[in-house]
This record gives sequence, C-alpha cells and structure tokens, in this order.
Amino acid sequence: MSDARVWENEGSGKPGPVALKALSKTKAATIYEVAQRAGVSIATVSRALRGSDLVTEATRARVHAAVQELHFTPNRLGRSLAEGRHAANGIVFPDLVGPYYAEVVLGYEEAASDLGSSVLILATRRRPDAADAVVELAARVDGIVVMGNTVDDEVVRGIAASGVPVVLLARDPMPGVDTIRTRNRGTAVTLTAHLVAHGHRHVAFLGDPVGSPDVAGRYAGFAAALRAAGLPVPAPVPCDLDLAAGEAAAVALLGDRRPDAIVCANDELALGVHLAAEAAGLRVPDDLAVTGWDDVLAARFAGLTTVRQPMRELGATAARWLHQRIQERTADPAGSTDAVRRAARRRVLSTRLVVRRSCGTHPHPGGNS
Amino acid sequence: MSDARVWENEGSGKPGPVALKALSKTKAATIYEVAQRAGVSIATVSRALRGSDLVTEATRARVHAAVQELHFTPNRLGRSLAEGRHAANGIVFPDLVGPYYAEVVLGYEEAASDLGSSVLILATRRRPDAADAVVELAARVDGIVVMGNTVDDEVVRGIAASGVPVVLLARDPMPGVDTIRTRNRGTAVTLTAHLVAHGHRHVAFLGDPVGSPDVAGRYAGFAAALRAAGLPVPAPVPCDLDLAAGEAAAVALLGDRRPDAIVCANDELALGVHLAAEAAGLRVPDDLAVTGWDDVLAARFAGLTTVRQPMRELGATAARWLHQRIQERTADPAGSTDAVRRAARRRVLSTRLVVRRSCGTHPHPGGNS
DNA sequence: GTGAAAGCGCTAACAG
DNA sequence: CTGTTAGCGCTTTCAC
Repeated sequence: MSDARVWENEGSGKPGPVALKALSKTKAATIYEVAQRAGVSIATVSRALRGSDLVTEATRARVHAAVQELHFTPNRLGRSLAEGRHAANGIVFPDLVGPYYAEVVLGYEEAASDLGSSVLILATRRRPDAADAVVELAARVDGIVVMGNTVDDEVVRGIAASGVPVVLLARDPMPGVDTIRTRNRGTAVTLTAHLVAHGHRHVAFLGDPVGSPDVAGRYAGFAAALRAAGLPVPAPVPCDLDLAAGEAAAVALLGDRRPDAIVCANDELALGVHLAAEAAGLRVPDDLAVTGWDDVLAARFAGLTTVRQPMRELGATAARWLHQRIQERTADPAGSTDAVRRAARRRVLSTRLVVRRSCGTHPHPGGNS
Repeated sequence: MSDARVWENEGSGKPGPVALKALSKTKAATIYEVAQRAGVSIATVSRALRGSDLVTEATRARVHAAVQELHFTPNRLGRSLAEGRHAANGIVFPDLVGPYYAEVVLGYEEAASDLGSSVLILATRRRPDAADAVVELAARVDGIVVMGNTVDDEVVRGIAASGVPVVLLARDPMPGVDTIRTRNRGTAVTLTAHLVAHGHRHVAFLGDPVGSPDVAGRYAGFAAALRAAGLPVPAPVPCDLDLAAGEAAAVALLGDRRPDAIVCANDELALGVHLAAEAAGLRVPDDLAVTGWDDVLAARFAGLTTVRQPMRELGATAARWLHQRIQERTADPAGSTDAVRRAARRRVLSTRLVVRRSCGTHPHPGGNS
C-alpha cells in the first residue's frame, strides 16, 4: 500500500520549515474598489452582484471581472445593516451530549440552511449567565429557537417582546409563542402501563421533572398510568441525565425494598442503572426491569426498552416555523395588523415505544428491535 | 397524527385560547432614542454603555435608566460594522451524527464562548454547494475552523488568503495554516499489532481512506502494522461510516474466505459488522474479531475494542488557536510583520486504545473497560 | 465630561 | 441602464 505514505507525516516529525508567509493576507476589498476597477459606480456593482436585470451584460461582465481580480466578497455586516436583516438565526440548547440534541440541531441546521440562513448556536450548559448569553444571541439573529431547560420564560418573553421571533422547542408553551414538542406524557402512560402489564407493581421513576419539561411530561405520564392502575405513585428520584448519575442513583435505589422496575428519564440513565444492577448481581429484566427514552444506539445493544422520537423533524419544523415568523414580521414590522397574524402554533410530534428485553420477558406488540 | 390534539395542553394545564397579541412587538430602539431620552448625545450613550470612564456617574445613571425604559439592546450589526469585527467565528463539519462531531463542536462552543465570541455552524453533509456555503460563512466571521472531509484545500486556501484566520481540524495540514488532529496512524498501528498478536492473520479494513483524512490515517497505520508483521496488506473496503453500511459491508465480507478480524474505521461500522456477524451465526470474537474507533457509548455495551479520542479538547484547542490568530491579525491587519507572526502550529492529540472483548479472548495490557 | 461629525460597507430610492 | 446620495446603528476621533 503505497498510498499510505500520503498520510505519513502525521504527528511527528518534521513539518519542515513551515512557510511563514505562504498566504498573503490582504485587507478585504470593498465595493468601492470593485467599482473603480470596473469603471462604474458602487450602485452598479451592487446591482450586478445581486442579479438585478437593470444592468447591461457588458457592464455585468466588467464588474464580475473586477470582482474576480480583487477576490471581492461583499462584507456581510455592511449588507446586513443596509438590508436590516441578519440572514441568520440561532438555536439555544442545554447541551450537546447524547444523540438527542445533536440530531435536533442538525435537523435545524439543514432546514435553516435550505431557507437561506446561517445558524448560530448557544449551549447554556450550567452557565450562570445563560440569560445574558441568550439575550445577546437574540441581538444578532433574525429569530431564535429556544430549547428545553435553558432559560426562564421571563427571558423568552423579553426577547419576543423586543420583536425577535421565537420558537419554543421541547418546552412548555407560552402565550403568543410557537411551540413544538414531542409526546412525552402519552407515551409515558403507554410505557408504564406496559410495565404494569408485565406484573411490576413497585415501579420507580428516575429523573428530575423540575430540571426539564420533557422529564416533567414523562413523569406525569408515569404517575397517571400508575394511578390508573390503582398503584401508589412514588416521588421521582431526581438526578442528572447521564450514565454516572444512573449508576449512582441505582446504587441507592437497589438497597432494601428495591423496586421491580425503574422508568428512567433517558437512555443514559437507564444504561447506568443497567450497569449498576449487573454489578450488584441483579439480572435485567428478571430481577429488575428498566426502561429508557431516546433510543440511543447503545439501547439496541443493551436490549433496552425505550422510546424513539423524531429528533430531526423536531429541529426542522422549528426552523421552518421560525422562518415563517420572520417573513411575517418583515412584511409587517410593527406587528400592527394583528388580524392577519397567525395565532401561535402548537404541535406535538408523536413518539414510538420501542420494546426490547429490558422491560420484561413477555413479548408484547408495538415495538421492534 | 390526529391525536396530537390530546396533548395540546400537555404539562402546563390550560393555556386557554392562545393570546393573539400577548407580545407587543416594538421596533427595537436605537442609540439615538436612548440619547434623546437621557438628554445626552449618542456618543455619551455609547461611552456609558461600554464602561468608558469618561462619563460622570450621574450621566451614566441617566443613560442606564433610559436604556432600561426603552429595553435597548445595541444592534450588533451597527456595532460590528463600526468595530470592524464580528465577534463570532464559525466551524464547518461534515455532519453531526455520532458523538464525535457533537463533542468536538461542544468543546469548540464552550471555548469560543468563554473567549467572547458567538459561534456559527455549518454542516456540509453531501451538499454540492458546500464550498460556496463555506465561503459565505467565512464572510460573516472573524475566523473559521474547518474540519475533516468538508471542502477542498483550494477553498481553504482562498479563505485564508482573503485574510480570514483558519484552523484546520482533523485534516491534513496545509502550509501556513494551523492544524490540530488526533493520532490516527500510530494508534492504528498499535491496534492492528494487537490483533496480530491475538493470532489473526487475515485482517480486513473497513472504511474509505479517500473519504476522510482520519480514516486515511487509520488505514495507513493498519497497513504499516501488517507490513511490519510480514502479512499481506489488503485494500480497504470503502464504505460509509454508519451502522447500516457496516452491516451491508459485513454481509459481503463474510462470504467465503472471510477474514479473522475486521478493523473498522469507526464504532458504528464495527457495531454493524457485529450485528451482521451474529445474524450470520458467527461469534465475536471467536469466529470474527472486530474493532472500532471513537468509543461511543454502545461500544461499551457491545464489548467493542476501540479507540478513545479527546474530542472536546480537540474543539477547544481549535477555538483557542483561532482566537489567537484573530488577535494577531487585529494587531497587524496587513500581515506585514512576518517576523513577528508565529509559524503555523501543528498538534496531534494522543488517542487511547480501549481493549474489550471484541478483539479476541486473551487479555492484554493497555486497555480498560 | 460631552457633543458633533466622520466613517464602517452596503442597499435602495431617486434622479438622470 | 447608471450614478448620486441618503441612510442602516454604532464607535471613535476631534473639538469644546
């Protein structure tokens, strides 16, 4: 394999004397220079570049030639300032771990990109200044998508009131703001009922409803199903949403009086419980049933019963709705003609139960592997 | 989904008839209005807001009051245009599936955010107009990170030449441009040697070196190790990097004359092979050894031997280097003082072999689970 | 300390 | 068809 050599220089060795001035950095040309070079006015350059048909083929050609020679790229700031739009929008999410957020963001980026706008991202993580960051982001976009547990409604309200279109994603609705979510409660009911049908009576819930609207919906469904079955409803066991948190929580839960089954707020947690259970000599699902949420790749390999959601569609829909709102606003900046304005949209995308081994041994309909 | 209605008010009770004009969208205030309200000039407002000490406490207070009342947020376009900087930078990646890119992007966002700049993302996927998109992105940022298999060097060169600082990530170096990567070749040598030590003689490589610099490096190491062991080096079996591709490729590979082991370019592929092997009645690792790359969560549950890379650090380093370059450029826009300019940086972050079951039964040192 | 005014680079009337 | 010119919203000298 001689072609291996191509990649050979990696890492080591001697990059050799790297060219110090390989790239001649020129200060970017402006429209004035192009105009001068082409022997026309800046207005004509602008027209030629934007494909206006009020330009002779000849002049257009001259302009393009000048553009080539000068490597001219219009300065976005100048353009945006003049146009009064950023041609960009933002998305705010708590984090980017696990496939969930990444897929949503990807779906969002795809759609937004198709609609002609760049996308700015902001991960709030646990930053104390998340609100400020979001407000700042809102100032550099034409519209913004705010996901789940990132900032308070108050912050969202402020942004919306400032005239920046907002779409809420995986988050409780607010008056006057579009909201797109996935079905949590209903699917959690189905899931929990399924566990009960397996004979599990002592079922615990792992996850913090306060920490995320999604988890809140899942817990609500969990509780409703148990209630419907005449079973006592345990309080949720709050914890983070990662593997380690699942392991830690499981260790505590699996002491005396351990549950027959644990409904986890997401797959990472469930996988953590799985691990802890095995470490404790418990077999899943015989000694302990476990369910997750998200259907991450590992769920399949762990035989985890879980829930699949249309993540990309979630992001794509948000992007499209946002785009529409931006259009509307552009058409009617003052927001005066309320009559014309569409009411806030709400949509709940359905999710699907994926039944595997971890919930119990009896095969049930409705899932796949 | 007609039953979507059921969940319409999910979670929060009764939003009731959605308020049509809940949010009074006001056209954003400008610095002029603030100035007028505060009874000062726009210059003073600007100073007060940016914390200049050439302002009386009294006037500063008046300005801030006016800002509050008007809910004023400085328009970023105006500010950026005046300052001559975007306070934003971009990152270009092929996709966002699997934890790899997501983690890199997250590490990047964290670091960039700490350094005070917003981040724009661009997923090139298989878009035919990727180059244009990247060039356009480059026009709206102060600097840009370009990952692996997204656009040609030619495009990168053009951008760099236009004066926009560039950092390459997981990609072959270019003269004059900083590059940060992870160790592929070396670790692939170790990994392959490990398989050989297990007694595997007929080892295949699954993945397309042409499609990604990372894969190319891994194949190079694979080839080198086999060569060193005096074994024949098979051509790579090109394929995409997802589960389905792995399954499909495996079906073909596992016919007659099937290999003892398959080195896969990433975990998804390896997991796909795993699945296909089991479906074909083959046991891993006894009948077929398999290795992956990335150490995704599922790898742990599948007992997959793989390689772990410092993804976040990769992104964070890129962000920091880029920031430095931007600083340098700001200090010396013309790029005249070459003497002062640092040579292009190169760094290869080390990766770690994670030995689990899938590579063979004899326990070996160097890994963990 | 504060104000007036000159841009930053571009678009979009408005005149020719 | 093309040029002139007035902004877009803000920062920043340069005077006062």
